[in-house]
Amino acid sequence: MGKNIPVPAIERLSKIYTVVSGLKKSDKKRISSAELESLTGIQAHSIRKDLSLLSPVKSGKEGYSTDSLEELVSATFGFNRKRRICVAGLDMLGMAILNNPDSALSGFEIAAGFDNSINRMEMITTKVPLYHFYEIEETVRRLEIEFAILAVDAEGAQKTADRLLAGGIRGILNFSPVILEPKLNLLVRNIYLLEELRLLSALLAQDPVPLTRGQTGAASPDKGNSEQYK
Amino acid sequence: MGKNIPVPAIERLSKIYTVVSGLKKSDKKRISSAELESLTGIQAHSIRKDLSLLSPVKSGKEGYSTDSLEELVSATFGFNRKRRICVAGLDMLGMAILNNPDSALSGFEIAAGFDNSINRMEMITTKVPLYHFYEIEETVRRLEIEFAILAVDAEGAQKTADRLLAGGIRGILNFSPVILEPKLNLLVRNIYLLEELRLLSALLAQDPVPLTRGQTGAASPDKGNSEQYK
DNA sequence: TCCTATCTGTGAATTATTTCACAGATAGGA
DNA sequence: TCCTATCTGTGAAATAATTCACAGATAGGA
Ligand SMILES: NC(=O)c1ccc[n+]([C@@H]2O[C@H](COP(=O)([O-])OP(=O)(O)OC[C@H]3O[C@@H](n4cnc5c(N)ncnc54)[C@H](O)[C@@H]3O)[C@@H](O)[C@H]2O)c1
Ligand SMILES: NC(=O)c1ccc[n+]([C@@H]2O[C@H](COP(=O)([O-])OP(=O)(O)OC[C@H]3O[C@@H](n4cnc5c(N)ncnc54)[C@H](O)[C@@H]3O)[C@@H](O)[C@H]2O)c1
Repeated sequence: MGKNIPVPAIERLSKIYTVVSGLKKSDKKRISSAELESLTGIQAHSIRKDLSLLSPVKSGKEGYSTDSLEELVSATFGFNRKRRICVAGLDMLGMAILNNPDSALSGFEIAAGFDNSINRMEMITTKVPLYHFYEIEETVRRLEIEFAILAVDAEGAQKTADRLLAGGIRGILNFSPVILEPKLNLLVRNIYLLEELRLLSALLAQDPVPLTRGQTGAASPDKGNSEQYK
Repeated sequence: MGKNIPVPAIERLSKIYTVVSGLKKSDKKRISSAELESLTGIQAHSIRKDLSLLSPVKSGKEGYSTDSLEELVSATFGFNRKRRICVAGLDMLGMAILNNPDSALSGFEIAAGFDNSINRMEMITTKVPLYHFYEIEETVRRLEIEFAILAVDAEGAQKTADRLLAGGIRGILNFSPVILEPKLNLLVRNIYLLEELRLLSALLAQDPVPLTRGQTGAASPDKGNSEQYK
């Protein structure tokens, strides 16, 4: 179980999990690697290989059991346990995320929102409890919040990340256009809108356009070489 | 020039470009691969290797010239040409993006917004011209819009993508939680919030937590095997 | 001008990931 | 029960990406 699964495989397996758990609502009891390929775009080859890195799923002539497949990935990666998250920065982007219907984040619970503008917070109506920037550390610790969605402006990003980490946060989804200092014990995935657009440009400039290759997950595990952790 | 650069290298080079062009405002004229490493988290090794895939930059004992480095990447990937983009779906997320200051998207111009709710559009004040869903195809073609940011709800995602493509769009940044059908001549990068959170969970479940490895870019080039393009 | 310290550029070696191909397992029918 | 068609599971092979290590280039000082 604790075997080391390559990051690209983790990304694919998460996507497979998403698709399979979406499928479960329908009556589908079994699914083959070929069907999964057409739903996810991941090659059947890779799907079987990836699953073989986990403990065995219940399979047979008619493919995998959707139940046991979901259960297996879920257990391996801890998707069954509900995790508390928070949103830092409550301007338009942060509010859009805060107002997401719960169902859109199934498995996660938005337990707090943070901003440094009292005015702004007073104008907001939401059922998520809101706190000031100064209360980040204490609140994250008290509510045992594990992940943060960072949607503050560029100037505030690093110091907000520092506070979150001081409170014991384990991972950050960083929407701000800032490269956060790498820290030991902190996972960062960056969602850089401008970078994504540039990437589209760059891929378009390739010849041939590389449609046929590539990962499956999403943003970027933050790179860091062991020397520079602070 | 038209040599084929691996996708992970493209992702790194785009990030390097972002950092270097941010730097240029300051007086820095030259930068070494080691300095770039500490700014980007990408190892100096890789930076030099990646740059060696492009035509030569002006370098010397004191590292790369920031000007020629920026110029080189920019020319290779077409970052110098301004591209028109659009936003489809103007609820909270779409509006957050529409209201982004221009500077935040330098190199891109938001030339249109689309929604299928007339009511919603009448309430919006913005300098970006807005159009109805029905006008997508014609407008994309007329304004020569190259990329779209897709922020419609799940039900509308595929049909909106189809309209955009019919208008000749080249790439989509997909924020909706839907796996779009792969199409030839269409680049898709997905930004799946829930997936990202799951990935954080999954990475945390690894032992050791894989901080030291990983790409640099951001979201996911959509996988597709050549058979299934429609 | 020559020497030296610094930093790049890049083949070669290493490591990681994907793809292949086929043996084995299963379900369903004869 | 046995046979067959289907689909998984997984080592081995192929491919891709990263890291290494060092030759060569440059700037600045003696
Ligand atoms: N809000 C978030 O935090 C968040 C984060 C990540 C992703 N997303 C996804 O982004 C999308 C947008 O989310 P949202 O929070 O802005 O709210 P939403 O999903 O309610 O917004 C949908 C908007 O798209 C419009 N729309 C629907 N069908 C359309 C069509 N065919 N053509 C044009 N417009 C159409 C609707 O009128 C509405 O304005 C959703 O798919 C959501 O799942 C949201
Ligand atoms: N709007 C977009 O389309 C978009 C897309 C991708 C990324 N981003 C990035 O996401 C971030 C949020 O963007 P936005 O459009 O919501 O507007 P914004 O950048 O104006 O919002 C910043 C919010 O963070 C708050 N803030 C600032 N410093 C803080 C601190 N130290 N602690 C807590 N809160 C703090 C501010 O009060 C404000 O509410 C920005 O970094 C932006 O670049 C925006």
